[in-house]
Parts: sequence; C-alpha cells; structure tokens
Amino acid sequence: MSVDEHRATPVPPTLHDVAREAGVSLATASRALNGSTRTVNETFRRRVLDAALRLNYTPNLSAQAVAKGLSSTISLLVSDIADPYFSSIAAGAIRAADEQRIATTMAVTHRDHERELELVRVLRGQRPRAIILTGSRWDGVASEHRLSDELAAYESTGGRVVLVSQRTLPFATVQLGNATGARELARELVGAGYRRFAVIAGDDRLLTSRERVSGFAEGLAEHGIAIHPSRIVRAEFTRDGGRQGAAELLNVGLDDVDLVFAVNDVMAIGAMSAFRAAGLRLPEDLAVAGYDDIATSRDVTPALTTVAVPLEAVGEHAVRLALDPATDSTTTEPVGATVLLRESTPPRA
Amino acid sequence: MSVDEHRATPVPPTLHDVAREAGVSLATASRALNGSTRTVNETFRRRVLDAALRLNYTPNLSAQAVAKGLSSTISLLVSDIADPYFSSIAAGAIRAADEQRIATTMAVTHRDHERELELVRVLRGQRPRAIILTGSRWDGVASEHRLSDELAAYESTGGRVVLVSQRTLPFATVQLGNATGARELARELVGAGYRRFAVIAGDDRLLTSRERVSGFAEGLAEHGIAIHPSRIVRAEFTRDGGRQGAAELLNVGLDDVDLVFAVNDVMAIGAMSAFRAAGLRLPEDLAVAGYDDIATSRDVTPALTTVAVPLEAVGEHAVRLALDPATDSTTTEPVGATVLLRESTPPRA
DNA sequence: CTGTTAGCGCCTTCAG
DNA sequence: CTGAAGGCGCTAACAG
Repeated sequence: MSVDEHRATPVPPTLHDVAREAGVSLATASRALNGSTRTVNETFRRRVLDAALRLNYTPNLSAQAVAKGLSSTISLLVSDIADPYFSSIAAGAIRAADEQRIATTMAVTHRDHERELELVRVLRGQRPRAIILTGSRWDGVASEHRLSDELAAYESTGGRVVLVSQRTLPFATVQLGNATGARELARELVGAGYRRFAVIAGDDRLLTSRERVSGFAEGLAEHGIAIHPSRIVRAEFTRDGGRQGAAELLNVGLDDVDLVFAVNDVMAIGAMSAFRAAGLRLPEDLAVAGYDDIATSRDVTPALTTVAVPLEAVGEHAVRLALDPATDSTTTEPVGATVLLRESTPPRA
Repeated sequence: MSVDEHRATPVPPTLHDVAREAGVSLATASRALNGSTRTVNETFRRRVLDAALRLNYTPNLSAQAVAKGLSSTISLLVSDIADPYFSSIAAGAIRAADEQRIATTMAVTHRDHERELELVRVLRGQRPRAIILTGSRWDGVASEHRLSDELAAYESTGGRVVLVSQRTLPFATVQLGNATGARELARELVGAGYRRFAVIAGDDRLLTSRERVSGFAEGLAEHGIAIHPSRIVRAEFTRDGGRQGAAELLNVGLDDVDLVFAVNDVMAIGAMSAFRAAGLRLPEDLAVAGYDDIATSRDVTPALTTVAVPLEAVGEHAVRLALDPATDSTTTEPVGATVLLRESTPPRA
C-alpha cells in the first residue's frame, strides 16, 4: 500500500518523482526536461523522458516561476471581451503570446477606471512578464495618475507595460492613428458629395472619441465645412449608446443633416437601428459612417462605411512589444487605418 | 547606497521586506496580509499593512501557489475568441471567476483537436483550479479518447474539468439543449406556415451541428415534414462556411425551398450575404433562420430568427461548477434555449 | 556530464 | 499571540 493511498487529496507527480522513477538526480531530470544551457547524456535523457511520460508529468509552472524569478504569463486588460473590438485584439494577442509559449491572462475593466487600477494591482501579483492595457485612455480623470504610478512601480520591478491607445502615459504604446483615420474619412465623405454632418461621440474625456471627432472635424475644415455644436451628441461607447445618440439627434432635428458619423461601429449600428425605427430609410434619407470595421459592419444593411483598424495585428504588435527586450518605455508603434466606403454612404449627386 | 542599486535587474519587494520594514517576523506579516485562520494583534496588523503599502507590496501568487499547492487560476479553452459565441461565454466566465478573485487564463484551439489536446497538457502545468473546455465535442475523432485520458489524469491529481457542450466525456458539463432548441424552432417555423426547408450544417462529426440538425428534423417530422438529403449541405462553422453552404444550395437549386436553417448565426449571416449577392430578396424570396442569438443577429436586415442561448450565463455556470466543491465528474447543468422569431421568417399565408 | 546543495517567495506546523 | 524552522516544486551555482 503506497503512501499515496493515505493522502486525502491526490497530487500531481513532481520532478522528484520523475527523477526517482528514472533513477537519476533531481538536477539531471530538470536538465533533461528543460535544461536550456546544459546538455545531458542521451541515455539518461531517454530514461528521464520515459519516466516523465509514464508518470504523465507536467512541470509546475508556478514553481518554475518562483525558482527562476520569471513567469511565462502576460496579462491583457480589456474593457469588454464581448465587444468585437476587444475580442479581435485579444485574438491577435493570444496568438502571438502562444507562439512564444506564453500564457495569456485576461481581465475585464468594464470601462471603469477604478476597477482598472485595482486590476493592475491584482495582476501584478501574478508577476506577468508584461501587462497590456487596451482601450482608450482618459483625459482629466484623477485615477490616471495613480494608474501611471502603479504601472511605473510595476515596470521598476522588472515588468513591462504596453498601452494600446494613446501615448498619454510614459510607457511603450501601440498608437492607433485615430485622428488621421477620421480625417481621411471626412475627406472621402466630402469627396462623395456630403456636406452636412452630425456626430455621435462618446464621453469627451475618452481620448479615442476626442481624437476621432477632432480628426473628422479637421478633415471637414479643409473643405470649409464645420459641424454645428448642436449636431454633436455624446453617449456611451456601446450599441445602446448609439441608439441613444441617434434619438437625441432625432430630437434636435436632422433635416439639415445628410450624414451621421458615429465614432465607432458598435454605436453606428445602434444608431442605424434607431434611425430605421424612427422611419428613416438608410441610406436614402440619411447616410451613416462608423469606425473600426468590426465584422458586423459589413453584414448590416446597408453595409457600413467605416475605417478599418487592423485589430488582430494590433494585438500581435502589443505582445511583440511586450516581449521584445529592446522595447523600453519610450517605444512607440504606430498603426494605420484604412477608409472603407460602403453602401451606407453612397456617392451623392 | 542600498544593495538594490547594485542589482542588475530590479526586483519586487518580498514578504520578507515587508516584515523587516514593519519590524515583525515573516510569519506575522504573512498572517496579517492573508492569514485565513490565525488572527493577529491589531497594532501589528496596522504596522504590517502600512509597511506593505509603503513598499507597494503585492504577494507573489506563484509563490503562494507552490506553498499551498493550490493556484488561484482557472483555464478557459475556446475555439476562437473573436467569434461572438465564445467571447460571450468568456465574458460570463471571466466575470464569475473574478468574483471569486480567480484569474482566468485563456487559450484558443482554432477548432483543432490536436491543438486542444496539446493545450490541455500545457495548461495542466499552470495547475489551474479547473480547466473549462468550451465548444462542441466531436464524434468519431480519435483524439477524443486521448483528450479524455489527459483530462482524467488532470482530475485524478486534484483538478476539475468542466465541459460546455455535450456530455460525451465523463466530466462535469454544462449541457446546451441543442436538440430541444432546434426542435422548438422547427415547430414554430411550421406554425408560421413554412413547409419546405433546407439546412446548412457543419461537419457531421461536430455534435453541436448534428444535434441541431436532428432536433430540427424531429420538429418537422412531428408535422409530417421531411428534409430531402440533397437539401442538407455541410460547411465550416464560420461566416465563410455559411457563404459556401449558401452557394452550394444555390447550385442544387432552391426553387422548392422557402426557408434555410443554418445551424448557427454566424453561418446564417454569411448565407444571407451570399443569397442576397445572388439576387434573392430576403425574406420575400427566401426565409433564413440561425441559432445562438449573437448580438449581430438583430442588427442584420432582415433581423435574424434564431434560438437564444444565454451565453454569458453559460460561462458563469461553467465557472460556478468548476469552483463548487460539491461538483463531481457526474455533475450536469442543463441550460435551456429560447426561440426568437424575427423578420427573416415572417408568417406565411 | 552528473549530483549535491542552496535558495526562490511564501505558508504553516510547532514551540514559546 | 508571535517567531523560528521546515517544506512546497523547481532551478542554478557549485563541486566532483
């Protein structure tokens, strides 16, 4: 009767078990199974590998992490994983991490900055190789300073921080060309014959919203076109936010508007639904444009004009920056965007 | 000049540092910071907490895991995180895990069973509290046995396995009522006046596809309706698969069909796009129905008739099963589905 | 090339 | 209630 049968909770085999089974020392077993630098006699190697296989041994990654003071994990923070914007970035990030045999831990902030700060503290406990923060940064939000301090503390103890958004904090960042993309969209829309615009924006402290709105306005300004302030409404960065923004525009009146730009596709799609519910025909009565090029944008009717952001590539870049030793807190990786004119904004006479 | 300034790589403060800073022993510091059972003098408690705050200390979770032989992580396997079906489940799972202060590690199988098996092996190394496998199980696929063995080994060493799909393997599972949902859908569709059906299914070894097809057929059979085998095509479980399936149906001819049921929304939406590209008017010329009720299904035009699966709740259930000590390998949690009749299947005269 | 021996950061009996 | 000491599984010098 082995000692195992006395134990209340069964327990996975350890390296020690493998070594004993193979009749070698712990060190040899360790080297045979992982041994980066050192090499080990082929006979012993086989014996160890066989033993490991026989016992169905899997190295305890936590133990490895404490022993070498380096984990094989990265942490990815997203606002909402059910949002296609973030799930696409996550897909790219997970794939890139996977290629380097790094596991990805995901956490969700629900767009709450206090929560985001708290999560960073918790995640630090995992001692991940890197923490990647996705989602727009905020302006004029007190917690941003505390967040920055927390991240700086993390970096000062060997971690790496990568931001996906704006470079408002002193960390490596994958920069999304929001202003440029929106400006280009505005130009193309003017080129297509549109002149009278309204905008459904997000919270003005959300830099992504701000950049897209101001970039769009700049593009229009180049053609001497201005957006009347009453034609810019703000709402949440969600589908319902889009519906609400549309309702608000409907209230102030849309007679002098021929195109509504929602600062992201999810909102644009919500807005389309609200406009249609109000009896408007799209695109005949009103044109709509969004931003991001989420998968749904081509499946709605009319297909949504938008600005494509290579989201999966963004996730990959973020991980690459995170894992590249050459990266430091001043590193920056710009990512471009591409205007996609579709049926929701047909050329106007 | 402190010793820290000599170190090549900076390092996070340890519990030892905190204890020294607070002028107490390691044990006291440990108890003050986590100490479940033991209680510690209020004065010391404060001293320790203050010291921890001052040093910006975060407990090393890996070290805790090795010390107590129990990690605070669960692993979630999905086929494709950018697919709204899985990202919704993930959202629910992450939230539920979060509530119990458990971190979620995500891995992606890309619908490859070999990869899935490999991932389980790797993930076991993390010693997660549980491994949750989402996505349809396969029938007649050799690796399912090896997977089962691997999972059994994991469970025999204290882990917990939860499946989200079919209970074809001897582990706790959240069972999705695919057959029931599809049968109900068929009934409602017949009730709405439809009589001639075609189906876009997935790989026949995919149990989710099979269950939905056979449930649907059963529902029709109750009314004496059969689907001609040539009107059942198979394709990948993706949007492109849906397009392809639609093309195939278009080829064999759709004159004697008034409704196409795609076994999931993503495929249904791809099919709609293909049908429309072929000049069909939806729903006048052809009705379409899907399954899952992903967010996009209500945003397409016409809005898609589907069967709602409470995806986020499914994720939550999976985590609850995973973390509930009362769960064992025979536990089962059935989850119902609800038919949602929308514009893509208007009542027929 | 192999084995012995300290740790890694933390928890947890076990004495005081 | 507190502190000292051993151990968790593994790695990395250090000898042999």
